[in-house]
Amino acid sequence: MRIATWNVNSVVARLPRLLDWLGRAEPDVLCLQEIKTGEDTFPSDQVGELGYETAVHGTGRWNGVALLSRIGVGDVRRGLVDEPGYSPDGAMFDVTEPRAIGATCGGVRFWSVYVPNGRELGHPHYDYKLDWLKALQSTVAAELTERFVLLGDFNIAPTDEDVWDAGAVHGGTHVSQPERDALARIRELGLTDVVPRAMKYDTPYTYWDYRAGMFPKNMGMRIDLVYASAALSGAVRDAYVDRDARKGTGPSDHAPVVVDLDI
DNA sequence: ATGTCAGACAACGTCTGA
Repeated sequence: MRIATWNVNSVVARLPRLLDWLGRAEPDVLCLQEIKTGEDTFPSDQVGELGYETAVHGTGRWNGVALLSRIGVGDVRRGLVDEPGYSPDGAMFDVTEPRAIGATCGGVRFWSVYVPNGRELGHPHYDYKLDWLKALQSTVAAELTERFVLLGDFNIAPTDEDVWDAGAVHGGTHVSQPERDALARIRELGLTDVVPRAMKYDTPYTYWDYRAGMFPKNMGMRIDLVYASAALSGAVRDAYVDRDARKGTGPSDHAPVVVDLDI
């Protein structure tokens, strides 16, 4: 089974590249983040022509997650257990955002997640990020099965090895200890970080900012992660970052992570 | 020097978020 995760930064803007990539990489299941559109406007027909069923959790302009599967989609669940919401500046109520979707495909339980960015240390969005990670932990604890995988854009670099310069990360998020501790607590439930091999530079980064030539200079981060149960991590045959998908005209700022499993 | 994107709104530029 070939599984993958990719923050596409708008599935509509990325559709030609997504279709091209599906045709070349041929994943059985692809988890998407930042689809930036709703279920009604998701290009289900176009990916359907390539044999993929879809499960979508999106509300429009921001965020949004989905799963594409050519081995079936069942038991779809949108949102986390006790998922916190976020209050934008001046808003009186928290709004729950579409950042997590679970589904069972080919006997494996998948969760595609887009962890809040956090913006900067001390910002309300940072507290939201930590609260959201607690809800993710609760959800994993409730859902964990023998064949389970949590994958997506975590907006956290697990170690300093996963960042070109931990001191240069804007706002200090993505590398702070509370975020890394929250991630460790999720791993401690029984998940393993499937670290992909790099295609270049020996640094399996998955994200490079669009600005300032960060990609050609390889100033990136490994923030798109695959957390697999023991049964699945023991079945990993290969794992890599498809760095080529970040090249050329009109890429996402993230590259896909692909994992091949002997199941 | 946050140097680039994407989407929404009401344009034909400006804002927000990443």
